[in-house]
Amino acid sequence: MAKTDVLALAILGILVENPLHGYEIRKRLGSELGPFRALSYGSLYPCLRRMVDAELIVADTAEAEPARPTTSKRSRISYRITDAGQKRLEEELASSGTSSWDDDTFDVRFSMFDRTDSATRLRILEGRRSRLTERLEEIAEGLQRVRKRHDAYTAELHRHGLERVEREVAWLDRLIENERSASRGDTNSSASAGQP
Amino acid sequence: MAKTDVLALAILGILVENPLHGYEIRKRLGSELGPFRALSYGSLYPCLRRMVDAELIVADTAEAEPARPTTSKRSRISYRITDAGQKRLEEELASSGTSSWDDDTFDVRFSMFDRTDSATRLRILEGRRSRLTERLEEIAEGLQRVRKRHDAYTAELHRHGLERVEREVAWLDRLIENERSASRGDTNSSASAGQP
DNA sequence: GTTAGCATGTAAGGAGTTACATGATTTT
DNA sequence: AAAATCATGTAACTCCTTACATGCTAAC
Repeated sequence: MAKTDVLALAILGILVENPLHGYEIRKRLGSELGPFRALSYGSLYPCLRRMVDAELIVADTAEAEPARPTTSKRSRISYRITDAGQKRLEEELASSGTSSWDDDTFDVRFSMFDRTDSATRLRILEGRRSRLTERLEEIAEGLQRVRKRHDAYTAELHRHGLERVEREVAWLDRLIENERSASRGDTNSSASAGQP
Repeated sequence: MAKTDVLALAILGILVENPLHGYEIRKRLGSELGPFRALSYGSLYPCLRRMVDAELIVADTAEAEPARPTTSKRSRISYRITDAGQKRLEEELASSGTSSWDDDTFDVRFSMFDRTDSATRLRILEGRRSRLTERLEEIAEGLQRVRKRHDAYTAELHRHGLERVEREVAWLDRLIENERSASRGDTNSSASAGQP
C-alpha cells in the first residue's frame, strides 16, 4: 500500500472497532461513508491482501466456536488490525497529511472525526474550505464566460454547480464555527448545529 | 470509440460549432461543462486519435493563411467534425441511449440541451430524477443505521449528503416543470425559472 | 430442491493521471 | 535572451469495474 491509500485508511478505521470479514467490510464502506462508493470485491480483496502483506492487518481463518467440528465452516476470514496498523491509523489521523481535502479523502477523514483531535479537525475543515473557495472562483469565471455565449442550459448547469459548492462552503463554515466554540471550552457543542 | 464514449460525445458537441485544435478543446471541456473535469492531454489526444480512426472527425494540418510561408507554423492541428460525426452526434442527442443519467454523462447531455428536442430533454431529466430518488432512499436508510451508532460526525456527513441530493431533485423538478409548460405551448418559458 | 443471499477470490480490461519528451510563440 | 504559455504527443502506471469461477447457508 505504501503511501496513503484512502481505501486502506477507511478499512483501518472500520477494523479498529472490531474484526470483520471482507463481505461485511464492504457493506460498512457503503453505508458508513455517506453516499460513498459501493466498491467491488475486485477492489476490496486485493486491497485486504496488500494490507496483510504490509502487516497492517492479519487474517484469522475463523475458529471462533470450538464446538461443532463438522460442517467445516471454513469460509469467513476475519480480518483484525495489528499494532502496526493501529499505529499507522493514529499517524494518519494525527496529521492532515498529503492533502486530505480531496472529494474522496475528505469524506473518509470526516467519518473518523470522533477519533481525531480538535486541532486536526479544524485544519482539515479549513483546508477543505479553501479548496472549495478556489473551485468557486473557477466556476464563477466559467459562468461569466458561458453567460455571454447565450445558451440558457449551459448557464443553468454552471449556476447550479456554483450553488452546490456555495452550500458546501456554508456547511463547512457552520462546522468550523462549532469546532472553534468547542475548543474555546464551551460545553454546549456537538457536530450538528442548526435547528434550535 | 465503439459504444458511447462520454468524452467523445462532449468533443463532438464542441466541434460541431467550429473546428478547434486539441489545446483549445481541452480548455472548453474544462469551462463549458460545469465544474467538469479538467482532463489531461494524456487522455485527450488518444481520444482524438480514436475519433479520427473512427472517421468522426478529421485532422486538418492547418494551412489557413496561405501567406507567410516561412516560420513553418506546423503545429496546431485543427480538428473538424465529419458528416459521419455529425450524424453520430444527432443519433446520440436523439435518444437517451444507454442511460444518460449517470453523474458524468448527465452533465454532458445537459450542456447540449439546446440541440436536443423537448421530448428527449424531458426523458433525460426524469431518468436522472428517478436515479436520484433511488439514491435518496439508500442514503436515508444509511442515515437511520448511523444514527443508532452514536457518532455525531458520521451522522452529520450523511445528513449533509442527503440534503445535497434532495436539493438536486428539487432543481430537477423545477426544470421538468419548465419543460412541461414549454411543451404545453406557453411562450413565457426558458431554462431558468426562479426569481419573479 | 431450488432460489436467494452470504462469502471469497481472480483475470481482463477500461478510463484516466503523471511524468516525460519536444518544440513554437508570445510576452517581459 | 529568458520566461511564460501555447501546443502536441507517448509510456508507464493507478485505481477501479466487470465478468468469471467457486462454494456455503438459510429460507420457502
